[in-house]
Amino acid sequence: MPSIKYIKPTESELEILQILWQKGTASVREVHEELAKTKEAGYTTTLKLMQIMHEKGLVKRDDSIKTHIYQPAVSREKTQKHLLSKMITNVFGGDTTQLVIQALGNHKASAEELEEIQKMIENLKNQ
Amino acid sequence: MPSIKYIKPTESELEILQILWQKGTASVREVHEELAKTKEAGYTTTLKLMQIMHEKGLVKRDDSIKTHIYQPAVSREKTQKHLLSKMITNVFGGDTTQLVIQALGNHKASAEELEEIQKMIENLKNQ
DNA sequence: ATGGTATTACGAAATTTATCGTAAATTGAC
DNA sequence: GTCAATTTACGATAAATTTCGTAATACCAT
Repeated sequence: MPSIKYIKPTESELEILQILWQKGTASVREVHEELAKTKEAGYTTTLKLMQIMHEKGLVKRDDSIKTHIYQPAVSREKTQKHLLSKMITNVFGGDTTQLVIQALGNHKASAEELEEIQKMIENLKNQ
Repeated sequence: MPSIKYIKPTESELEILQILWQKGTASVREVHEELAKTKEAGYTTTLKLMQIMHEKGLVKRDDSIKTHIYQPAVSREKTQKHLLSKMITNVFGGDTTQLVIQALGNHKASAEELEEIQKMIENLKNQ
């Protein structure tokens, strides 16, 4: 049974994963252009990051063609879950409710979103 | 107008802030003993971290006496707010609702906590 | 085929974080 | 006052992250 060690993406890696989750697949250049919209960095920096992510197993790639095509190898949901629970422990001292309250407080949620959350809470209460 | 740059605490620094937020004030040794409950590290490591945090302005200290007394210089709430909004952007692509749903889903909240959140949502809806 | 362009590979440097050993300073007990 | 114990100061090291320059490689147009 291979013990699977969770690899925590760095912040730069998360930026890249974010793009890959959204696009599904992308070349280094595509990712780089997307990154460039909000960040200043050279092309080879993005390339190197993605190569390292490949070594770590955070992304897969098709390198049968010249322009390698990358895709995420970790799911968005599992990654979110890991990082969220880490934050709850580390920053909120384990108090999930506090996190939820802060999140709702700092955010102008639409009525629809609030309804959605309310439904979820109702479900939780009836268990 | 001095542009105030937000200093992002590292993970180790957050562990220490967590303790200081809870205790209010503490010596290095007190913090270290508390850390030792969940972590293995030397006393001077804790000391050094706290000294660096002081340089960064994350903590204040009274060094008029031999055993310096530290206290947080950044508020728990503001720090939580910063890190939370960073996570929402970085990990949840800006979707706060998704974060709330994930948080509630992964957590066995008590009925009281759920009520509290419900009240909060009701307040938000009536604005 | 060959030259130009885009891409990847590689390695190195700079930065940040975490760790700890040792020296210096301070305090309290005697 | 002196000594022992505790604490802080300082510097060094190691590891992880980020960055980029240069070289090698592959592809395409001609």
